[in-house]
Amino acid sequence: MTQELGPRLDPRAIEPARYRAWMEGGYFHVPAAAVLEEGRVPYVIVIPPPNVTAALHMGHGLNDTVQDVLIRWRRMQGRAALWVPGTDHAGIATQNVVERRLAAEGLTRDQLGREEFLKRMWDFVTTTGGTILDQLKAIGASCDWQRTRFTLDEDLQRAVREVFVSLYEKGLIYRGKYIINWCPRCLTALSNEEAEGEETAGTLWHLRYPLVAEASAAAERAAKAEGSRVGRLPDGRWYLTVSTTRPETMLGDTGVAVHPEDPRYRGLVGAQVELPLTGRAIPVVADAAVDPEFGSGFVKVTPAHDPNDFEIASRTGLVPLEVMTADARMNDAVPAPFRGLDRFEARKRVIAALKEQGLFEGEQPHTHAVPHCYRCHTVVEPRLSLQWFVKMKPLAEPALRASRDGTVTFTPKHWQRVYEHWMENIRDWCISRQLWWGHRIPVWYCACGEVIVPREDPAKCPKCGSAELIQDPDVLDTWFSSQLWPFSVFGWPRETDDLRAFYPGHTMVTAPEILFFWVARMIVMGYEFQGAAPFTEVFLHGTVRDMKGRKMSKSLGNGIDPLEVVSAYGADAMRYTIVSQCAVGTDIALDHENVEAAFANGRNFANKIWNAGRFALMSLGDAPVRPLDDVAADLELEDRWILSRLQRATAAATDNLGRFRLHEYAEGTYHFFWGDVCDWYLELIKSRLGAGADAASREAARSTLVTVLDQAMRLLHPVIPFVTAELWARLPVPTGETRADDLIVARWPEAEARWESDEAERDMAGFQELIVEVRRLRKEYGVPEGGRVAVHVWRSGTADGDGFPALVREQGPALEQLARVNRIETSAGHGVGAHAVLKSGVEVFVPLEGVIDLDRERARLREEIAKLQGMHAGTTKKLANESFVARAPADVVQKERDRLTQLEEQRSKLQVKLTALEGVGA
RNA sequence: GGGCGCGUAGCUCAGUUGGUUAGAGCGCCACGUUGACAUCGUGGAGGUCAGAGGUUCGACUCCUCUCGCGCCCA
Repeated sequence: MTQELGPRLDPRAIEPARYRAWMEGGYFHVPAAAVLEEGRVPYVIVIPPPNVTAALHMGHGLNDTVQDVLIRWRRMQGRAALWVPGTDHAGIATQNVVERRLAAEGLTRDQLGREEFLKRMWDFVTTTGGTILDQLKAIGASCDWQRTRFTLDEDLQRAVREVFVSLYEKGLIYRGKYIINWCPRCLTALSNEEAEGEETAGTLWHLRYPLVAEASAAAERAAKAEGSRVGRLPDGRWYLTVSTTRPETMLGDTGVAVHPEDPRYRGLVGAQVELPLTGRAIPVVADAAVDPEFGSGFVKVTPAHDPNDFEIASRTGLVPLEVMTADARMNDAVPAPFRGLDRFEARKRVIAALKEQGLFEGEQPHTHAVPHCYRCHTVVEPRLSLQWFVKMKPLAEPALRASRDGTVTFTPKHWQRVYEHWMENIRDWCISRQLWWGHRIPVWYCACGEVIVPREDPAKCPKCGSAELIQDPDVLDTWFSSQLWPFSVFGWPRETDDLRAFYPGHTMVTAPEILFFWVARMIVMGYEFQGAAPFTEVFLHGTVRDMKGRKMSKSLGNGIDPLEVVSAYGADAMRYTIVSQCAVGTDIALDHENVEAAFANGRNFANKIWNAGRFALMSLGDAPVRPLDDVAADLELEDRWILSRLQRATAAATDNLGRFRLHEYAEGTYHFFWGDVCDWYLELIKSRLGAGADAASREAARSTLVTVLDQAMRLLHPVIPFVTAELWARLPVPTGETRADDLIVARWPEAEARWESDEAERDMAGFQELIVEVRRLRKEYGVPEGGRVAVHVWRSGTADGDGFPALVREQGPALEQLARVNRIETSAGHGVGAHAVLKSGVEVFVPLEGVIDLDRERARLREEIAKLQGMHAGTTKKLANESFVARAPADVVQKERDRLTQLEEQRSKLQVKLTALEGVGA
């Protein structure tokens, strides 16, 4: 059976089959009864749903691998571990894709009509959508596929309807005409979160607005004030100066504002200004929101095209004037020469026209944040528009409290403050979108003026009985449905068993970018509709970047396709590589130009596991293996050592996983397996596994090996699921023991104190140091790899006697094998050779007559002594410091004292060796 | 403007509450095919922990400032 295992791991030969077996075994599925009837403790993660039409990229690779690690770990711990998969409909993004396809056919959505267009949308989504979920299977994601959800599923539509109606009934959803973020390309409103500010090198233009003749006296007085920006034009008219980054909006100005306390301009309040180019006169108003320090202290007010100006206007009674169309062209409210111009073209023309009229004062470079549409990157235009909003302030209160009182925690911790800041300054949320793809707003309007917001579609107006009802044409923000995901996936608003079993969930794993879009709102809605947060731990991982620190993206062409990585190196390799870089709060850098190198670490490790397993299986053979307890009396040093190391590795892995320290979990298990198990333990027991070895010793080694591999496979399984499961399935079961059908449901190990041994670890450390020292001396003098040397190991001048040399005699065969030694003497060695002293004071001598270069050996010893002397001096100085001895903790002081003794012994013994050599002729 | 974070080996990054001879992976150098693994083994080189002050018996770790870089919110 073991002959089938090749010397190289071939992931394609094992991964798909293993995944299929897991699916068929039903290991991913968790019924509500597991919790409600069997009483198992649930552990629930809902996937942050990717866009239904998305293709898997490295960001998903990271996000979903992390979730799978956590789910697999909790499943092994015996929890009813449920990971709910699914997709969202991604309103703007998906509609954009389909519209582009229509455009290729020369069609627009308006030409098709709403019904036909939606049919096309569904065709597209059902044929191409959801492939990302199949791609997740390739990376080993153990989602409960029977629970796959889509935000437009009927159940989820019901949840959206219930939430909308309920919030409306509570007065928390309202319709109003306000300034919103508008994308002139997508032709829809956006929420504040969807309008992403981007630092832009723009220009600040200074414009002169003439004052009417009646205001001359006030203007003259204002002009004399300290720091005034009122002046006189060559034609005798007085003017004031305003500054703006968007000159084209001046065509929609309906006022100029100053601070009410501004001593320069107080006298001008109420005066009329001749708005250039328009022939309109607008008033100077006073508003406290004006910053007198900024620019001239005069602010042009364009209420219909700027949120701050809208606020000023609503306080001062200025009337908004819309001057742009939905696609950001100047409308008919502006003078003829500007009509129909795109906003950026209009900007140029306005500046030119003002220059012509001598009303242009100047310009300066000005860097400021310009909002862009998060989907198409068009510059967002603030627009006065009738939209639906959610009143967030009252809803946010429990969500804020949950963070403050620690009910919901954030990892890394600093996101807690970001979250709280957002909650404290929360603003109303614009939820209507001028799209067709999504949850249609459940509001009907009747000619009689009645507004109907029902739970079931209405047939006629409840007020006047008319059947001529018109449904609001808009749809809801996609995030409006996504925020319900943690309970809508379980059938709410129906009171289902799933909901009782699996809400609230536990961990939300996502990227910080959508903390507000999503995570925060889910917590808000969890409290509002379930009375509890949807999860208690928020783990925010980093972003996948290339070697230049750029985010991976399709447009930059710097992405890595996770599926290509999987097919070339295996899912195990990809997962390990990612997780081992997943330190808390750090981004992940992968080289897209050298994918092989980027994933070499994971690939090599998976292969290492494979080969270690292969060797173990071959060595163990088919003979029965005795339980560890049966061979306890026969355990040798390395057995006791590796068992002790295993306990520590187990405790560390559990601890690190629980604290989302995935990088340390991955590296810790890696070093345990590759370092302790492969480099040392397997090498140490090779001779004991052979036919010629003592039977008791062999059985002890066999039992230990099986135990260690069994548990190591368990510890590694969450991050490297495939190769571990494959080997584990073939591992012998000790006589009389039983085990799970598959590693995926094998019990997560717990550290057992009875196998921990400080003594074994200390002895092994000394023995390892000896082996490394001998190897180093061999290398130093170029002893060929195959050449054997003799070695003297002894200890003199201390009371401990010959404890260590005795250990060396016991471990003779191992020392001979690992350091290529053919003769071990536990007496002092003299003469021509290489010398060393271990930390413990044990002396080592390798006779190398004829090979050794005595000058080199003396130089080496002097160097070594100098190094020890340096450390010795440092420690001496520390201990000579009275403050240190008096104030440092006793154990720290004692440690330094011990260290001093040890350094002194090492140093003096080396000195003796050097002195002896100095007497020998070169 | 407000808030947050980063700068540690050639590269990418760890370093938990201040006490290690500062670590890993990749890369580099040398030797090596001893029947698990060359996707490997053995040994090695490589860091004044951005800079300057300060707190402390003791600072990569805490505080202040400077320089360089990034993110979020206005």
